[in-house]
Amino acid sequence: MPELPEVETIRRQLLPLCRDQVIDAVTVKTPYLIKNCTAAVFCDALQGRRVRHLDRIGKYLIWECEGAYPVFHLGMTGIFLQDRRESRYPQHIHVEIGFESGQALYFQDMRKFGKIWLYPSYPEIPTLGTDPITGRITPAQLLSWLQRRKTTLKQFLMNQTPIAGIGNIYASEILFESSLSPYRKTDEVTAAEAQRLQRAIGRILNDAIERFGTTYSAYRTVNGQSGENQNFLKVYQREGQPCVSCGEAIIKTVMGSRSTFYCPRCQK
DNA sequence: TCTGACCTGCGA
DNA sequence: TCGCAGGTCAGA
Repeated sequence: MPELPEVETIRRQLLPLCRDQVIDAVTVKTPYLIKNCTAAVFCDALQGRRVRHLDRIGKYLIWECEGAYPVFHLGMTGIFLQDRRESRYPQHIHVEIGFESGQALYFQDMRKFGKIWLYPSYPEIPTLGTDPITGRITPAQLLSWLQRRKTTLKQFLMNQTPIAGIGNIYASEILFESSLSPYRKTDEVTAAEAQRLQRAIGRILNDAIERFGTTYSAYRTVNGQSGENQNFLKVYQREGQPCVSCGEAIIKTVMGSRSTFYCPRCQK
């Protein structure tokens, strides 16, 4: 599910709902989603804390409370809802955060691939690279990262260590936008191509944020609505349909056991 | 570097 | 009934 644009959409919508709110009670119904402490410790640690801010690095959502930093990774199907009645899968609401105001937020995750951690201070996530929206990635920096690796562009974009936040949908869309084949070897990319790729990363992700993310199945915004970006995808899930640029049929292939879509004529 | 496992719902 | 799905990680 949620890649960077979906997590950022959720962050932006959650922030006004929880900023400066004091947590009254936390209920955890699926304890194994919490990875570095027990559910009891998690709930106790958050009770009475005031939420100061929500931050995001890549696909990780970081709650900044006073003295406690719960971190959520939404996996494939994790979402936050402000109204339980908006849930299509109420049996999959795993965490409920109630505030002293009487309001509440609900973490739902149909496939339970989500993960939650609790930290006493702002967390360091060592395997996480630069966030392409909040961090600055120059074409020269990107070219340097590409030249140091021997992999394909698709797998480079999917790896969260150099750049954090790109997943399967946006990797295909970014490569189409930059006219680069998903099979291209990273160490063969030229400076001009790295510049195209750097611009495409920013454009594709920012456009998707403006459209509240991409909904295919479980992803919904905090108020339960679908995103809009699925209506603007140019290659993802368009196998056999004509390329919007040249008319050639879009190809679906599998790379690293993940579906990959590209135009064989436009992307070299 | 690659594959399978984790888990559930949906569509063919 | 089976294959597939937006992610990540352990193990081969």
